[in-house]
Amino acid sequence: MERYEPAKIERKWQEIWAREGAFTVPNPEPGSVGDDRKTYVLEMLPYPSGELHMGHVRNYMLGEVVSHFRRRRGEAVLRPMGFDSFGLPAENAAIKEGGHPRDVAERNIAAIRTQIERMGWAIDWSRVLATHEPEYYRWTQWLFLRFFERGLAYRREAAVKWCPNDQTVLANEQVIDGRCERCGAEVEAKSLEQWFFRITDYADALLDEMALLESWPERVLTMQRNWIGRSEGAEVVFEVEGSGETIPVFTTRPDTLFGATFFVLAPEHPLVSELVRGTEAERDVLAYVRRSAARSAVEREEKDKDGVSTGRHVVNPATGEPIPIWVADYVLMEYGTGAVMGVPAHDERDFSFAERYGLAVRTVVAPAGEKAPPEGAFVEHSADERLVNSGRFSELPAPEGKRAIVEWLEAEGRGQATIGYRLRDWLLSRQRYWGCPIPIIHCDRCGVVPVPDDQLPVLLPEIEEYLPKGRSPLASAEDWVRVSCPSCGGEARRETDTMDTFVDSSWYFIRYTDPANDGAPFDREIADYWLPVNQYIGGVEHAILHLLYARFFTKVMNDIGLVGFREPFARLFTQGMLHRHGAKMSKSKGNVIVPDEYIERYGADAVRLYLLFIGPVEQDAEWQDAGFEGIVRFLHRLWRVVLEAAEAGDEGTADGPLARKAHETIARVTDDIGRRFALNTPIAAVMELVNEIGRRPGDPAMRFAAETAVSLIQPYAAHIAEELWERLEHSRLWEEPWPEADEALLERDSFVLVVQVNGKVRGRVEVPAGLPEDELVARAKELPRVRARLDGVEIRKAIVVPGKLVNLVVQG
RNA sequence: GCCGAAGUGGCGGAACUGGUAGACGCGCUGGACUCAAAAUCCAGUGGGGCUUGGCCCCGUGCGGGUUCGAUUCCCGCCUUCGGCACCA
Repeated sequence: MERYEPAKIERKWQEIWAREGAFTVPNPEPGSVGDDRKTYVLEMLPYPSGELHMGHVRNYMLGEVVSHFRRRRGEAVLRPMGFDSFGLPAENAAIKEGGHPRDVAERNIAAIRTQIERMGWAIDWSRVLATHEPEYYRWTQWLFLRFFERGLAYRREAAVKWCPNDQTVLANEQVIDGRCERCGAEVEAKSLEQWFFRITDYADALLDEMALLESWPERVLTMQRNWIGRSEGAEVVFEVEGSGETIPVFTTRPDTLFGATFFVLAPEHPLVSELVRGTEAERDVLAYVRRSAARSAVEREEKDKDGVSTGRHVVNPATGEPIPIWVADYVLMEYGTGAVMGVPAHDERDFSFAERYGLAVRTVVAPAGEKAPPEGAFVEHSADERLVNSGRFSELPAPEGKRAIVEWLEAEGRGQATIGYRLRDWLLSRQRYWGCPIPIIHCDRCGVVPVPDDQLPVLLPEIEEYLPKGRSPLASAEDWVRVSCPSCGGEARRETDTMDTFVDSSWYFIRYTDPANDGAPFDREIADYWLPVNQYIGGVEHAILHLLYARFFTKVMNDIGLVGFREPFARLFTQGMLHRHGAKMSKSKGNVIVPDEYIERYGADAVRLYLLFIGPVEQDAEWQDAGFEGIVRFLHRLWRVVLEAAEAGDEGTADGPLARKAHETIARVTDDIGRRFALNTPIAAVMELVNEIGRRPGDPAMRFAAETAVSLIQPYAAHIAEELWERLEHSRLWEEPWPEADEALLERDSFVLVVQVNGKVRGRVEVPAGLPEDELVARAKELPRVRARLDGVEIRKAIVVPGKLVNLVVQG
C-alpha cells in the first residue's frame, strides 16, 4: 500500500487552493446586502517581530476550524490576515540587528507569510494588509483628522509616563506596577506636550454598550470595567481661609463630610506653591514636593504615608470649622481633582495618616441600633449604618444622608453629584521613528493646523538616524519638517511625533472588508455587511489595551457616520497560552518551538491536529513531543484504513452498527464545533470512528464510515482529508456540504440499562428500547448481584430514568 | 486585601441539563509479526483487598450539606494561576 507522505500531498493541495482561490470570498454586490448567511472570523493580527511559533499556530487553528466548518455549512466566510508592522518591536529589532525597521518588518512579514502558507490555512490572501504601508496608514491619518475635527484628538502639556529605556512616553495602559510593559524599566514622570484621544468622553458608552456584546468572556468585561473604574460620588468645594480661593475634591462618601478633619493636596497640585508662598512652611513643603517627585510610583506606594503641613486651612462647608491643609503623596494628582478631604474615622488611608500626625478623628457614621463606636477609632463600613454627629443630617441612614448632603451642597453652590473615572485620556503620541506620522502642521501664526485630506498620506521620511534620543527622530529630517502652512502659506513645521501602534490596530478589522479602496478607508455598505466580527479570537493579554481602543474607535466612527454599528466584535474568544517545560514560550526562556521542522518531518496536518487535541483551547496547554507522536500515528492509521475502504468499493449506505457509529460521530462533532466550541473532543470522536472501521473489515458501511471520518476531520487536517477524498473518487471536499446525522439511525432499538441499589451500580443489562417502567424494574430485579441485595428487605422506592437506569432504594 | 478561573489515573485530558467516573491519546505490561530490532497490529492497564474464571471496599483538592443518586448544586476551608490594588 502507498505510504502517507505529507510533504507531497500538502504542497499539492496548497497549490490547488491558491490556484482556485478556494478561500477568497467576494464582497456582496451593491444593493444585495442583507443576506445574513455570513461569518466574519478574525484572529488578532500578528506583530511581525520574529517568526511564528507553536503558540501562534495554536491560536490560528481555532479560527481555522470555525471558518471551515461554517463555510461548509453554507455561510460566506471572511477570514483575512494582515500584519501589525509599525511599532517598537520592529524598530528595536532593527536597532539590534542593524538595518532599517522597514526592511526588518518586511523580511519578517515575508517569513511569517511563508510559515502561514505552509500550515495550509484557509485565509483570503486577497485582502492582506500591513499597517506600515502608506496605502493603509494614509487612512489611519485620515481617521486621526476626523477625531481632531471633533476635538477628540487634542494636544496638551501633561505629566506623562516616560520610559527611559525605550526613550518614549507610554500610555497609562502600558505601565504595569510602575514599569514599562515592554522592557520592564522603571517609568519616570515627565511634563511634556502630548497628543491625546478623548476616550474619557466615551467612558459611559464603553461600559453601557457591553450589553450589545453577544458573547465575551466575563473576566474580560470585568477587567475593562475595573479599568474604566466608574464611581458615583460628589465634588465638594472647599474655601481656603484668608484668600477665598476654592479647591474642589472628589468623594464617594459625601455622607461623611462632617467627619472631614483635614484636607490633603497631591504634591503636584498646582495650588501648592501658591498656598505656601512667603509662609514659614514654604521651605519644608517645597522640600517635600521635591522629595516626592524623586520617588518612583512603586516607592510612593510601599512606604508609610507621610506628608507635610502647609499651615494654611480650608473651611469644612458642613461644620464651618477651619481644617488644616496638608500635602501628601498618597493623594494622586491623576485621580479626581488631586485633592481629598481627610475623613480618618471612615477611610483607612486617612486614618493611618491622622494617626501618624495626631489629627482629629471624628465618627460621623455608625452601625444602626448599636451604641456609638468609640471616638478616635476607625469604623468599618457596615450594611445598615446611619449618620451621627452630622447636625441636621444625624440619624439619616447613610444612603439617604448621602443624597441629602449632596442636595444641600448643590443648593448652597458648594458642590454637586459627579461621577469619577479611573480611565484617563489615551496618550497616543510617541517620540519614536517607526510609526504613523501625526498629520499636523505647527504654524506660528495659525497654530495647530491639520494637513488637508488631499495631501495625505504624510509619508514617513527616510532617515538614517532613527535611534531614540528622547526627542522625536523625525525632527532631524529637516527638509521634511519644513513645510508651508496649509492655512496661511507661511513657514511652518510638521508634527514630529508618531502614533502609538494601538492606533493602527484600532480599525484594521474594517479595512479588511474593503482593502483596496483608495478614496476612503472603506465603503460603509460593505463594512456594515461584514461587521461586527462574528468571532474574534486572541490572547487575554489584550483584554484592556487593544480591545478597549478598538471599541472606542468603533463608537467614534459610528458617531461620525462612517459605520452603522456600535461594537466591533460580537463574540470574543480568548485562548490559553502554549507552554513548554512548564513556562510560557518566549525567546528569553529559550523554550520556543517553531512549526517548520515539525512540518518538514511529520506534515502540517499533524501540527494542526495536535495543537487542538492537546486540550481545551481556552486553557493553557503544554507541548509534549510524546503526545505529538500519537497524532502522527493516528494520521497514518487514517490513511491506511481509508485506502482499504476505498478499495472495498461502494456498497451503499447500509445501516448497522458501523453506519450508526458514523452518524453518532457526525452528531457529536457537529455539536462540539458548532455549539460547544469544544475543539479537542471532535478529534477523539473521529479517532473512535477510525478505530471502529479498522475493527470491522468488510462491513458494508465501511466506505460510508471512511468518507464520514475524512469529511469530519477536514477542518483540522485539511490536506490529508482532501487527498483521501479524492482517492474515494470525489473532489473538492472544502466545497462539500457538512455532513448531517440521520436522526432515525441515532435511535437505538436496545440499550444497556444501568441498575443501582441505593445509588450504587450493581449491574447492567441489555434491554429493548421502549419497555414500560415496571418492566424495566422487573428486569433489574432479576440481576444476580441485585437479587442478593434485595433478599429479605423491602424496596421502598424505584427510580427509573427512561433509556438509562433504574435505582432501587431499599430500607436502611 | 478585592475580583475571577481552575484542582479528576503515572501524564495530557473526557464525562454537555444531577444519572455507568476515567472517552480519546501518551506511557506502561503481555502477545502477534521478525533471525533480531524498529515500525505496525491485538489484548490489558484508577487504588486496595479476598475464598481471584469472579466478588467486595475505596476513589474526582479537604470538611460538611442537599438528593434515591453529586466530578456536576449549596456552605466553609486549602492550593495554584490570572486580573485589579493608596482610585478618595
